[in-house]
Amino acid sequence: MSDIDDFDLQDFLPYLLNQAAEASSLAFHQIYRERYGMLRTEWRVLFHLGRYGDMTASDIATRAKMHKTKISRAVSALEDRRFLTRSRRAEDRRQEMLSLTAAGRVAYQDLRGEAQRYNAEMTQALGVTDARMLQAVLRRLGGIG
Amino acid sequence: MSDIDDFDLQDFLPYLLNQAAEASSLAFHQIYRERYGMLRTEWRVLFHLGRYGDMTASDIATRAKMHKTKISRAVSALEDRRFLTRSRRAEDRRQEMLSLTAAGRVAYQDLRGEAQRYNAEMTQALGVTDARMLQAVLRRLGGIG
DNA sequence: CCTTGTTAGTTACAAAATCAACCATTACAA
DNA sequence: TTGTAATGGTTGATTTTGTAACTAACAAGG
Repeated sequence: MSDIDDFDLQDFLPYLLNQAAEASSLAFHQIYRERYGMLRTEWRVLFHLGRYGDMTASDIATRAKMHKTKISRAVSALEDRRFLTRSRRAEDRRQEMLSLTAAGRVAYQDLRGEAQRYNAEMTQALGVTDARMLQAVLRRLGGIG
Repeated sequence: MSDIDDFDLQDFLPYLLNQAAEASSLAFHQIYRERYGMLRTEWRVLFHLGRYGDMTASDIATRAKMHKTKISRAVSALEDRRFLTRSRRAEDRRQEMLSLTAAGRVAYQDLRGEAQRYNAEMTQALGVTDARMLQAVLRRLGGIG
């Protein structure tokens, strides 16, 4: 190679983001997996319903930018474990409204608490200033803010 | 729910990291996929060999923190497409040294260029200061730096 | 030499994600 | 009112990943 090759993987933002995402998800992943046998998609659906109230599968798809087949399967799994129920909407019988059961709400509260705790630890480890900055930048990147 | 529920998904760092990682990988993913039919693991193996020179599969595993089965499959795929060759090492006949072919080096140069360009765009979009800060924080999180 | 343990890499099987095709229902225009 | 398209959601086939068990080669102690 004739040119100076100074571009490193550690400079490549998508790579860094993926590594950090993977590393940071790992420990929390263990929690909802071992405690409730949940997959990430299932945890996300649970969180959306717990945090933002009853909604349809496509509402979740829009909010979480998850593909509808993932949601469909996550909803089935959560229903099988009695964490949520569905009911067809009278206004439009294609849609079904999803609601957490009592057990689902308990799981949500529990996991939300763990998430908060986990987040607080990460924030502490990074330092509050850096953590806030990171959040702000990530929101921009994810097209969230 | 009796308590004030003010913890949002958009505050949860692992979630933000995943969203940002996914969003930022997407466009680049299209490039190596459509141009060379590569998967992410294959692109990473290619990059390591192109950037750091010949090495064995387990060298890559250590550097990239990828599981050895992923690498095994990526190496086979790259070999099938004639992007690399293997040769058993005389010193230790369990190991095989991986080297890019001419075609592999061409693909590497091409994709590295795209990666640099892509990274520059992201950096510009974020603003140089924020981008540098982001890099630094992500390296800490990924346990890289 | 033989056993026992370790490392490099592959393979087989299960779990999960992706993609396309598919119903049922609604919307809407001819 | 009927034909066509669009939407909400599910299912099945294919691809990709993850997990374990496996082979081959080396290492070291007896």
